[in-house]
Amino acid sequence: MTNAKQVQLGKGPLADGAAATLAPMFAALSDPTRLRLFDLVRRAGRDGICSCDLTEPLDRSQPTISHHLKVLREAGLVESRRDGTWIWYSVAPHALDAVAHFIQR
Amino acid sequence: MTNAKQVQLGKGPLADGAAATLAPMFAALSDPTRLRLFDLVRRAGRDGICSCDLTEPLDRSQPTISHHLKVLREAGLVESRRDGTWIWYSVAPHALDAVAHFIQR
DNA sequence: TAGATACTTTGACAGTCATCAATATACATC
DNA sequence: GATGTATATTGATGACTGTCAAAGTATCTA
Repeated sequence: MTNAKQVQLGKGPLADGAAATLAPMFAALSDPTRLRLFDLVRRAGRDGICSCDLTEPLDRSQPTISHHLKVLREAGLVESRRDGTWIWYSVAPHALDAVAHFIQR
Repeated sequence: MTNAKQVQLGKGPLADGAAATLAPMFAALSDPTRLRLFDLVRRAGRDGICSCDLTEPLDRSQPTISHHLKVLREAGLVESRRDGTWIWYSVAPHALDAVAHFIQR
């Protein structure tokens, strides 16, 4: 399941709805810690990376990392999959498509 | 003059400094009103658009638009140039380069 | 210099956010 | 079931944000 939303980027001015969908994606990347977090997940490729390996390099408490991962997940940027006690995070397919499209439009 | 900062995107994990520079750019685009504002400015092309033509389509007070334009300017995304009583806004050259680079990295 | 127009700044307010400690939940192993 | 480890949630706190009305600044014109 993905939270990614369809964004209609036509030729006219950015519509209210499209802006309302795009803005949270930018917001998800608007915090330095979360940006580095997303980068770490993305670097991990298809397999993803265990949440347990994300706390230390970012120098934040475990609840804070958990919170940021939730924000990224709800923005549709990352996915999670449980493996026993661990949870693996990976980049959601087409995660940044809408953002990239807006930027290059 | 431009507030755009140099962002070093090497092969390693996103550095602290790069994240600190990128995040405000994403933050500048993280509000729906500001996103539409930026879009309107971008559509205006080289000539730019008068601030006075931005208040009405966004349905916000004039001080609010002024505030958002300041945020976009300080993020290095738009530039302003005075022409008598009017002020014209246009997209800063290479405004989104760092963001685009990050997204496609 | 007086008035008008375009824009910015200030001050206030309600809402959101990043962060952590403490607590809770989920899973594995014994 | 009890214990240990991994992750999530809760609650609190200080900081920041979007918004507007009111007041201030800048520029033009008469």
